[in-house]
Amino acid sequence: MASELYWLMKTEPDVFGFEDLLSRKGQTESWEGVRNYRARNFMRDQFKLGQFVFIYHSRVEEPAIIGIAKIVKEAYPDPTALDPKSKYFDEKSKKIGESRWCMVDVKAFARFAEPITLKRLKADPNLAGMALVMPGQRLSIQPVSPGEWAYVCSLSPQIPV
DNA sequence: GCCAACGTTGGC
DNA sequence: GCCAACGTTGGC
Repeated sequence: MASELYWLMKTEPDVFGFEDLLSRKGQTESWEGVRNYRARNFMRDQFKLGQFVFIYHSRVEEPAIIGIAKIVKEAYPDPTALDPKSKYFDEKSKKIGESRWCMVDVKAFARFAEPITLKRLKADPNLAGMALVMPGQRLSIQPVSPGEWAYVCSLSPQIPV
């Protein structure tokens, strides 16, 4: 059951984008810096090895789903919460002596030949129920149903990375 | 445990 | 850069 779940993770390409993931050793990176409880709980409780994730670029001129990554390591503590030099430092984690936050490792899997823009997703009646297109939906990690996943994937060819 | 103030997100 | 939505914090 859990293995049929899909996800979407937002990122600001100015900070860390799909290109950065591709440039990493093994095209793998730990997804640090998530500081929202609902998003954390998704990662901690429901992210499983081998699941697929849409990588979405936000805060850019044309917000869009850029590519696909794969979960290669399940949730473990995010050490940046304990690092005072990190911009993800968390005072409360320091007080309790352990990170309140967690992260997973993702590996790039494919890019979409045509980025699937938010505009396009919003205009598509088949995706009217998708969390991403809901007004005011700001959660940085969202579940994607198998139907939504398959439909979005049908909108553009994938280029293996 | 309520809720006002404040901070952040993210599309536009 | 604006601002609406929503999450978090902290005083009471």
